[in-house]
This record gives sequence, C-alpha cells and structure tokens, in this order.
Amino acid sequence: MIPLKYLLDRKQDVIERLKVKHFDASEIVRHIEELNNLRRKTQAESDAKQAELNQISKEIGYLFKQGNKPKADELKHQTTAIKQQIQDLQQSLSDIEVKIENLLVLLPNLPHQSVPEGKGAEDNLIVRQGDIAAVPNKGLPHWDLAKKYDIIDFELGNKITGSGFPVYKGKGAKLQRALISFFLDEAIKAGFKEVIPPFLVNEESGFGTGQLPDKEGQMYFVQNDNLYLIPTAEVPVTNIFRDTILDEKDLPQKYTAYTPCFRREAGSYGKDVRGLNRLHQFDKVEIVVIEHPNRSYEQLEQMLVHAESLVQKLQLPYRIVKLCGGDMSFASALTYDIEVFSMAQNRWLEVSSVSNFETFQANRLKLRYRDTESKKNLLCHTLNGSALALPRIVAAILENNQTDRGIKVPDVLVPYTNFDIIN
RNA sequence: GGAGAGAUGGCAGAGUGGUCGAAUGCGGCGGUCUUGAAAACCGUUGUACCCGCGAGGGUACCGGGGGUUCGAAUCCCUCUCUCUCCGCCA
Repeated sequence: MIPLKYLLDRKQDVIERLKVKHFDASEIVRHIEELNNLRRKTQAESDAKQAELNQISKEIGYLFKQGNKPKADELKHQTTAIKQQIQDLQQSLSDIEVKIENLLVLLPNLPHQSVPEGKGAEDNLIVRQGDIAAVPNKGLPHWDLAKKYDIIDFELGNKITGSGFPVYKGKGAKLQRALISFFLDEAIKAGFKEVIPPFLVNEESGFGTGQLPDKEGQMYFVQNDNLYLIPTAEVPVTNIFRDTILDEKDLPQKYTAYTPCFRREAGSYGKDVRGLNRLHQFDKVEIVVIEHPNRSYEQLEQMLVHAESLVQKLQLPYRIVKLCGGDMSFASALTYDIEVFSMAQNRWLEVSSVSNFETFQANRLKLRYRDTESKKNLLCHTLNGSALALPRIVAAILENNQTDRGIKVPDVLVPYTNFDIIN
C-alpha cells in the first residue's frame, strides 16, 4: 500500500509511474485527495468538540468537589448535544477513513525507475544468461523420468488428495530433503538466520504482506479457525516484523526459512501444470530481508547473486530476467526472475523470483526503523526471494542430467543424498 | 475440553470513577565529575493523527471491540491471548 502522504505529495509522479504497470490511477488519486481533505476537516471539527467536552467535564468535576451541585447539573445538560455531535463526526470520520483505505489498496506499488516498459513475459529484459550449449539435446520430460525411476508418483497423490499433490518416493524423497538442506546451508553461509515459521497464518498476516484482501482466492482457507495456509514463507517470515520499530543499527534483518507452500492456482491449465511445473503443494526455501531504504537496491542485487549462485552450483543452465511493468506483481517495485532451461521441455522454467517491495509491505505491516539522525520512525524496505523453489529445480535436474545409466545427481548434492545416481 | 487468575509505557511494576499519558525502579539518551571508565548526581525519554510558517496547541491510545457516566486504566458486556490446576494427547 502506498503511504497516503507520499501519494498526495507527488500525485502526478505516482500516476505517471503506475502507467508503466498499465494502471490508470488518475481517478483513484483524485478521489483519495477529495476524501482526505474531508477527513482532515472532519477530524479538526471532531477534535474541537472533544476538547470542549473535556473542558466541561473538568469543570463539572471541580464543581462537585466544591459542592456546587446545581451549577454542575446545569453543565451536564449542555453535554448531551455535544456528545451527539461528536458521535456523528466520529462516524463520518471512520466512514471516510474506510473509503480512503479501500481506494489505497487498489493501487499497485510504484515500479522502480529502471523497470522496462512491456506487456508481458515476452517483454522482460534478459540481464544475463549462463551457458546453455552443454545442455543435452533431447531426452524425456521429467514426468516420464519420474515414472521410469519411480521417484515421484503423481497418480498416488491424485488418489490421496488431488492433482498437484505429488508423492515423492525413495531417492525422489531424499532428493527433496537434500535440496532443502543444501539451500538452507547456503543461505546460512550467506548470513541469513534460519527460522521455521507456522505454516498457517491469520488474517492480519495475510493483509500485512498483501495477499489479502484481493488475492484471497489463491490461498487455502481453514474456515473453522479462520486461518490461511501459507502460499510462501514470505508471509509468516515477513510478519515476524509486523508492528515493529527497529533500531537503525539493527538493519538489515536477514532471514531464511524452508516451508511447504500451498497454492490453489485456480485457473491454471495445460502444459503449465504438467508434472512438477505447477503444484498445489511444493517446497521452497525463502530469503527475506528487512533493509534500510538507502540500501535496499544494493541488497536486492546481493540476494539475486545468492540465488544465482545456487543454480550455478547445481550446474543448471539459467538466465536472469528483469520483469517488465506488465509482468510484475502488484506489490513489487522491482523483480528479477531466475529461470533454468529445460531442453526436454524446450522452455525456460522460473525457479526464483527476487523482489524489492520498498515500503509497500512495510506500510501495511507498520514496520519501521528509528532514524538515528532525525529520531523519526520511518518505514523500512522489505525484500524477498526464492532460494530456491524445489519442483522446477527437480524437473530441470531430472531432464538435464539424464544419462543412459540414470539421473546424475549434481556434485554439491551428493554429500546430502549419499548417492550420485538415480537409477 | 472444564475451573480459576491475569493482560498498564523498552522491561519490571503501582494505580479501583475526576488535575492520570499514567507513580516508582531498571534500561536508553544528554550532561556534571574523571586522564579514561565505573559509581554518584542532574536533566531527558511512547505512538498516531489534526491545526499552525514556526513557537506551540488539540485529539486519541493502559490487550481488541462495545456499553454505563458530565467524566473510565479504574465499573459492565464480549472477544483474543497468557498463566495455574484438572482432563485429553504426539
């Protein structure tokens, strides 16, 4: 959510920048400005009436002490009308505030200056690309390999739960565990603190990171207890810092967490959902950083380098793209995707998304730091990235490492799996 | 799940209807003293919003929401959470 003050201080700039995300904000901004003027006027009136009532109440107390009951009773009568006025003003004030809030949440985050123009994925900017020459020419897609070596059972998952909930078996299960441990260990080496958060969150947390109110349909909801299954560790981990004021010297806060992720993925179909490409439940190691606004873009680059180092160590062919305005998420100011190439599917698979949200989440979270110089509480910047999501990494490993003898396990994983071939 | 107790500022902890945004202690910050540090002493120390160029003024907030009252941290209702005991349980 864009902070109200920021928005009103630079209306024209906001409207211009949101055009990069193909969002026309002019009507909403105009409406918000109107409502805000009304809000200020209403609060001023309400405060004045309150002050008046407080004054009278003090006098009544004083008169009672003096035993001047008649005078006190006389004053009491005056308060009836004032109280009614206050109640009415308070009611309009809260109505106005709700209206402003409802409009503010409609505005996507402002894209960073460097975000390229564009409609969709085809307009993303390729930042750098690894070597894909070494990728074997042809081979089986991972869903065939999974069956051949009996390591991932999609049918069985269908029976137990439904599509998109695979069962990992034998070396397939061990490979999951190995990847999780490897990713966590690498994150810890890079200075991230490991946490295991809850896998269900309440409504406040969903709102804090921006899943609620309008991406409700993407999350599984437990009605009896009013809880949501997390779609990513970003939600519980970032919410560690909800309603928090940090010391400036405590920035950055760098966290990593492994969690399963649950996504309803309503509306997906076709080749996108084949095999491991898009699941309802999958595993991911996430990195989350709370950073000083002056350093958040530097931090974003470091996080990208960290995620990139993982695909390098796994020796997977990859590229990094900077998302264009049309392909970016609602809450992000700048996003890099890391994609690995699968020759068997002949396509790029997104395995990581690293974003800077600037103050967009922090504003909702009320996550601030105390500025040493001004002594003011200012909004932090929040960032997060996958490091990494497992399913497509597994898909790429299976597809790109297939040999006549079986699937070759990447060297860095062997200490974790204790086997070097899946056959 | 049943019974009881509780929730106050960064922390501890007083406050049971009026001058309480809240005693006191600790912590933090600034200063005096000191070669330096500690101790001691003095001062200062919550958040948000509104008005104002500013100085400054106003309003709200004592777990959340609602109520009683001229006036609520204090009384009532309700929700949430914590603790103790009992039950159940990996």
